[in-house]
Amino acid sequence: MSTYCEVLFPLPVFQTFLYRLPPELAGKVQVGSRVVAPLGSRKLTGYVLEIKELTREPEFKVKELTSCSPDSFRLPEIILKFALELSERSLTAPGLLLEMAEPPVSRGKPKLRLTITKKGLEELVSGRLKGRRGQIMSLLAGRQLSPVYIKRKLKLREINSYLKSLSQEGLLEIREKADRKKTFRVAAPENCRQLVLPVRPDGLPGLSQPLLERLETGQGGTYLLSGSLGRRQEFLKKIIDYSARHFGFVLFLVPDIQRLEKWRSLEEGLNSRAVAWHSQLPDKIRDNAWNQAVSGRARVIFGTRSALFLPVRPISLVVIDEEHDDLYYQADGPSFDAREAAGIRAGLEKSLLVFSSACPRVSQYYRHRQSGTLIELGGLGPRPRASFYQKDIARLLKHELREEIAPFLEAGSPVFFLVNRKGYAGYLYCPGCGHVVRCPQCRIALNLQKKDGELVCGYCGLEAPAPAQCPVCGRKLRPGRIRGSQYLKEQLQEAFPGQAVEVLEEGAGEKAAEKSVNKIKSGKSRLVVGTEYALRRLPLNHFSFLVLVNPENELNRPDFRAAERTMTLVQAVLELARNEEEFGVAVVSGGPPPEPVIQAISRDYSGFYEREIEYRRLLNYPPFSFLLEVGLDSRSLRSSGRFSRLLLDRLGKDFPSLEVLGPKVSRKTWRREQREVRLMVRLSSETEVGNLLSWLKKFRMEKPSTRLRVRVWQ
DNA sequence: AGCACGCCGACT
DNA sequence: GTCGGCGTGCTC
Repeated sequence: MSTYCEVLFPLPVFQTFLYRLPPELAGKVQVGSRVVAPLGSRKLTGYVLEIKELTREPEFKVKELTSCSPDSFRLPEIILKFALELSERSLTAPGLLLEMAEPPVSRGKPKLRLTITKKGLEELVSGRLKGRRGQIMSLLAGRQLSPVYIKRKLKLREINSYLKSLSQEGLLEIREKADRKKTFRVAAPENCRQLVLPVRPDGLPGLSQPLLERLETGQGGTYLLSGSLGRRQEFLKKIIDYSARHFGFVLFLVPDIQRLEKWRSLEEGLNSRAVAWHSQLPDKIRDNAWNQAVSGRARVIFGTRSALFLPVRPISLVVIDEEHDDLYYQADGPSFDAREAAGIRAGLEKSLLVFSSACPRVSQYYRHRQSGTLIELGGLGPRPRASFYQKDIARLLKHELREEIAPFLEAGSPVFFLVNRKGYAGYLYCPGCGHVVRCPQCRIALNLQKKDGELVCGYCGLEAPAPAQCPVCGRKLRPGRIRGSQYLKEQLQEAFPGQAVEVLEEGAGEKAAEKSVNKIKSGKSRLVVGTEYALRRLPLNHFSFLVLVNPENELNRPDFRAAERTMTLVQAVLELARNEEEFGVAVVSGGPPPEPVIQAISRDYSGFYEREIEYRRLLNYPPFSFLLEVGLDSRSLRSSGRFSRLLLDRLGKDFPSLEVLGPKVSRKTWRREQREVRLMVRLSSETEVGNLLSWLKKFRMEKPSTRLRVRVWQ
């Protein structure tokens, strides 16, 4: 009889690996310990999930654990549970999720440096090294390089096999770049619950009494807070202070790093100490934040989704601000919905979970209204003066709109234009026969880039020079009607000569964006054109006049949330307006202005909600059903296709009455050149969702080379 | 993920 | 004939 442990590695697999625990590690290794173990030909760091005695050696050969992390770092069991539960829900490998819980000192892989040896140099000069091996060695002649550099330079898919053989032959030396030693705290004390009789904050609405009770008794529970940013800030400040002082840590989540800015004033106004936590903190600040939080000196953590993995305990309150924001779901990396993850962590901790938004998701609003856990704070801000136009933007800028905007510019007030299309014009078309230049692969119209006259496919990224003549009838092609950001910029420069026009959209690069934002903040540029991306970067309460250019485009998307997305988009634009004074909004649309736009402008959330919930009910969309989105990709598109056929086949057998939409091949939203096979399934209950998820997990475990991405709409 | 292994075309 | 690029399967 000997002792074994199950170890979870940061690999995209769902299994654990069994190791024998050598006697010298017996006292040191516990559940949650960071350990090093041999796997294949490598040595990997993982976490111990379970320690057990076995009377009989298993059928497969079992290796021994190599070592235990010298700092004896351990993850609390609740974090292990959290990662495992989240993995069940998101079908993301639990080891990859656990990697997000790594303490700062162990983050990242060791940096490697390559040096050519004397022997290697001789071989290189002799000309016996050919092909990739030769290319690698000549790059290394006379300097030290990192493997990543060479990989990029030579555009290799894989470099380690070359390096391995070269170093085995003694032609190359691989050294680890030394990392400086850091100190950090490893154990989280649970010293937050105070015995002093807590005194409730005053000035909270009567509706919040049950919420306070649940907080005080540690029962947990979920609430939805709706209302203006100001009212929410005021409410949350009191709750956070109360909670952090008496009941434990507070996690305050925002959808992306930019949003933290918005809450800085609250952070500073708190009586409890707060720290920021996200994946892009500089090393020093990260170390400090970790120490502050884990020691309990800072009890409030403002952060992005990675903060959900901090090993602080107990957590009394989790706040999800801007809960409607789609950025809470990240398909990139270990994919999961941070709102769902927060639900799991809060459930395990029995902490209070508060969703907060000026414009909540329809499903969320519906559920909380039903269960009486909706707290409406109101105060939805001033209604702007709105003008609606059904004309071409270019013509409007010569007349009506020009006259509306000019006084603001003269007074030095900035004006914002929302467009939801990058580039110059949507497409190229033939005025004679109506032919539209489309992508040969995706069959959608190609996007015309003005600056180099190139056509780009917004779906697959294909680039092609713009043809001058129509391939069908030979006439000269013309740019199509949909107006993009660059087109608008030109029109604005024509309409307001001498005014600087700033375009803020994705893809310009971080430095360029920052430069633009600074010019806008300082008041140098007063005409701003931006896409949805701009809304995350622009200063709030800054603009006096807002123009929505063709907001109906958003509504025409093939998505059951199109109206909700339109509503939140317009809502986000309104937040850019200066609150204290009367401001103006102009809506430019092709047809009559879309209803969700009008409702957003008139701050009529409930009107919007009533309509939308009826539509969802009629068409059996969430919250009346569950939609499960499954993304499938493999090492090649061909094998993805094969797997998707197999998946559909088996789904049909095991769930004969399942309603499946798709599959279709679509581009990944985060990497345009990559694609995945995607399908949607409609389900009627939480149980069905659970069943299908575990079925999918079994499928995935049988086919380890497939990757499944799952998203639940509810 | 990352590594080994095995298959297939290109080039000494 | 063998080198190396690429697809597939496995790791306690």
